Amino acid sequence: MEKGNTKQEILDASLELFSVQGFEATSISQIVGAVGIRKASLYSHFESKQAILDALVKDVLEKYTEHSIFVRTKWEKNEDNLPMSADEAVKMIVGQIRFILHDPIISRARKMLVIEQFQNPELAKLQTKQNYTDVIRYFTGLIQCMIRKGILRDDDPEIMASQLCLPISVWINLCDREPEREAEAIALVDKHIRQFFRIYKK
Amino acid sequence: MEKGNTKQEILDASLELFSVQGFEATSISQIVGAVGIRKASLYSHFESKQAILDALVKDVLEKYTEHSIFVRTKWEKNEDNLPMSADEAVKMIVGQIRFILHDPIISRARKMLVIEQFQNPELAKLQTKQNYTDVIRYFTGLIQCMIRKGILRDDDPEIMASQLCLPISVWINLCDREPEREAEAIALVDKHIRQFFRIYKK
DNA sequence: TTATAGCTACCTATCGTTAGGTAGTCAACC
DNA sequence: GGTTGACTACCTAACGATAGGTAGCTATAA
Repeated sequence: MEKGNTKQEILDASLELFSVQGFEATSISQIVGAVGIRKASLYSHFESKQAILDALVKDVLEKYTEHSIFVRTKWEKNEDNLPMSADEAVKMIVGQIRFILHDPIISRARKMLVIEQFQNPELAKLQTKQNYTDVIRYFTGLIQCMIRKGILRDDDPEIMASQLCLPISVWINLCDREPEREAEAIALVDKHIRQFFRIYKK
Repeated sequence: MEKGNTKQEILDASLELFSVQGFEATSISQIVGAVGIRKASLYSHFESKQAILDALVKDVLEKYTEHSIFVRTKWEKNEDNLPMSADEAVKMIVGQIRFILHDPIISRARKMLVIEQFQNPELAKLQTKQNYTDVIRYFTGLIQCMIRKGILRDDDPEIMASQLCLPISVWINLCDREPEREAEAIALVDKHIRQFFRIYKK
């Protein structure tokens, strides 16, 4: 008898399948096939297919609120490692992009939210919060700090944050869809951030 | 016996269901239930479920190449109705956004591509072309014209097009996911375009 | 007359789920 | 120390429901 890792294996396999096919289109048979157990054994760990999704959402949510820099960092109280130049901003943002593109849990969770956003209202809200609201709020705070320090010119910081982040969101989605275009997307991100700093320079 | 509109009704109902649930998660029973015929009758019009998707893709593709301004318009040869001010650009873009948000076929096709992009390579390519490549190409041409006319300052036109369009793509997706936020999204688009013209003004 | 578009009835395969059973683990009790 | 019972993780087998799809009939329009 194995230890308590079967439950986690079920969650991992489910997230991998849900992130490509979606929840409804994925069958219990596919999940147990990936894990290497029989169908009935899955029900020792989860009482239903829905319970797997619920557990996944809970896990992802916990991991997100624990580790996401977009939730943790408050620039107002932590101005020490504020990026001061385009170079520093590129380095910071590209590093973050590479991480969230390749972290298996984060990237699969992101794709699953994309697939389920029109079907599941709960996941729609989560999608908006994680991949829009929290990111915009984070960069709005960062930009406000940079305006206050005289690095950027004074303009609507929320619009500036949108202009900085949202193109990057689209390029991340492009990489999720066509991973072979990552280098091209990163190059666009680089040029975009430098141009952003150039035009908003004080 | 009805005329030749049952086939179209099947396509319409299928697109409506596929655009929320996805292709695999939608059953033939749901489709024929929406149309009001029996399951076997559907097979008088389409030889399989896959054939419905294929016909939809073909139809959507034809409608798109026929009607999309992003395919038709070439600014180099048609500079007469080039937007000359932020006001004109806002009017043109917001009008276009409202149209593609509410046209039932366009909006459902767009959502279906979002749902199927990680599962179906053919639809992934279509998604990139229709909602990224063609739009960027169109606005790159428009911006090049405006630079040439001295309306905008000289900078990388593709990055400028990305900075103008891609935030709007994200707001359109937000409206698809949470339609009640359309007014808020349109207000952001308005502020964004005006700020874009302000910072890139010559 | 013939093609078309609908129907009823049915096919096999798979769906999510459950019943019931079998080993192995662990702590409590005699 | 050995027995007992609760518990866990897995199993085979089966459940009713539904999946996509087909055979073959009927009614109507051309």
